[in-house]
Amino acid sequence: MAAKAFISELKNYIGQEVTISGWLYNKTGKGKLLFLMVRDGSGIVQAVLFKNDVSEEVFEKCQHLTMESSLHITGLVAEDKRAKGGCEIQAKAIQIVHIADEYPITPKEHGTDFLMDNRHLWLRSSKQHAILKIRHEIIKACRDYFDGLNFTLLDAPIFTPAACEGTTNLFEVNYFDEKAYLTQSGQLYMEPGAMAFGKVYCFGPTFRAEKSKTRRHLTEFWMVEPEVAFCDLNQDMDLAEGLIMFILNRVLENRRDEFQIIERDITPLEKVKKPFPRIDYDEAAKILKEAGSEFVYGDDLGGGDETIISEKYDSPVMVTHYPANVKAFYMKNDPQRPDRVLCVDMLAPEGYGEIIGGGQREDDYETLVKKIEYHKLPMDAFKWYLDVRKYGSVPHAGFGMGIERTVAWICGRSHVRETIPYPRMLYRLYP
RNA sequence: UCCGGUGUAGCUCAACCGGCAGAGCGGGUGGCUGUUAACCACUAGGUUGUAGGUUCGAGUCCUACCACCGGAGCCA
Repeated sequence: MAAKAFISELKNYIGQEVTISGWLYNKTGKGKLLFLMVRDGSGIVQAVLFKNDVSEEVFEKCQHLTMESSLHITGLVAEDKRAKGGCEIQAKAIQIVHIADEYPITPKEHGTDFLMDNRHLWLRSSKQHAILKIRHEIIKACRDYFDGLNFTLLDAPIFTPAACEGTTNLFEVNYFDEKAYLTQSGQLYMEPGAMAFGKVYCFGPTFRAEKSKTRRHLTEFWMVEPEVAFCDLNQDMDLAEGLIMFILNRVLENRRDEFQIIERDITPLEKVKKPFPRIDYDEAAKILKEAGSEFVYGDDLGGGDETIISEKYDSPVMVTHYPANVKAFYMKNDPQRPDRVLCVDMLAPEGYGEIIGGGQREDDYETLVKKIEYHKLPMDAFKWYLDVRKYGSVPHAGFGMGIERTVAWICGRSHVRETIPYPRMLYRLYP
């Protein structure tokens, strides 16, 4: 009885007989010789089938086997330079589990719309598979980083009663007899959490009903959001910088094969070094002016502006101290310059733009009340949030990192839609 | 929501000035003992996004709508 093996570990079975179970990825023939490329989710290997080694019936069936048909293959694992990956299976027995219908995705080119309609099948393709393996590695690295620093995972709710940055971008849902909204950030819930646990983070999906149709937007995306008590803007930036370095080290160590599959040139990733450049809003404005941007001083940075700035550096750049009126109400004003806030946006290199937004939170009760009034937000809804400033208020800070934008940068993909298994976009809710 | 673009075979695309709707891939059949997106031969496959209009004649021109792509604003 042959041992069951995964394709990724076949190198350990050279000279032995194994059984692999998977799907037919591609097939080529040469008369009495048949090559079956088989994938099992862990990798791809070619099985070689000689007509004389199996029954006439099995060979006949395999000759007509359709793409993505499922099967068990038993045979000897052998090293062979002619095989991709360096080893192959010399098939002795093949058991067909299911003969697939004509598979819509072929090795030739396809359009985005067609592939997105077939997203559930596209996941099987090697590049999509590799991107999602890297996504997995990045997510695991985020958790390991914060867990290693003794953060506590504190999940934030998905249903929320009110917005933290206005209601126009929120998805409204019926919640029995009242209205609720899908969360657009867990931050407001992390702040009280930081007062209870010191260092916390949440990791989950967030929802924004923005009618944006760009390569950087999804209506449902994942964020990791740490929040730390007794923390100022600079310490917050140190934490963010450490997270990015931790992630990069992990993917460069563990995901070389996947980078090769997606043809990502990793030299830009290897160039990223601490400390990341830190510039304030005025310096950013100067860079944009010199670059001839149509940027208006006092406004938020546009997508194109972020690209101009991030392309100037090898490492992610942190832009701080934005004008208070372009940022959210909870940000703490700079005591040195009250029209500015103690915030930070991290812009990824190679023109990828913002992947992290965060900063120090307003910790004074009266000031925060005035800000909520100024932004015309419903005071009742923030009563619990204000309590953080009533019972032992301390300086605290945090940030949110968008997973899909981070994956898009690290994988060198132009669009975030390939960095999440099932993207939700303005005009796509299916599959 | 605004600006620009594209809709032709299962997929990716051709079709000149308005004049017989075509190729490659994929599918099917057959051939080939080392293929890597194999190769060779044969073969099936079409309401040209939808509705209307102009014309002897529309894939092609006009109008509206729909779908998608790229960009803007907003944001991670």
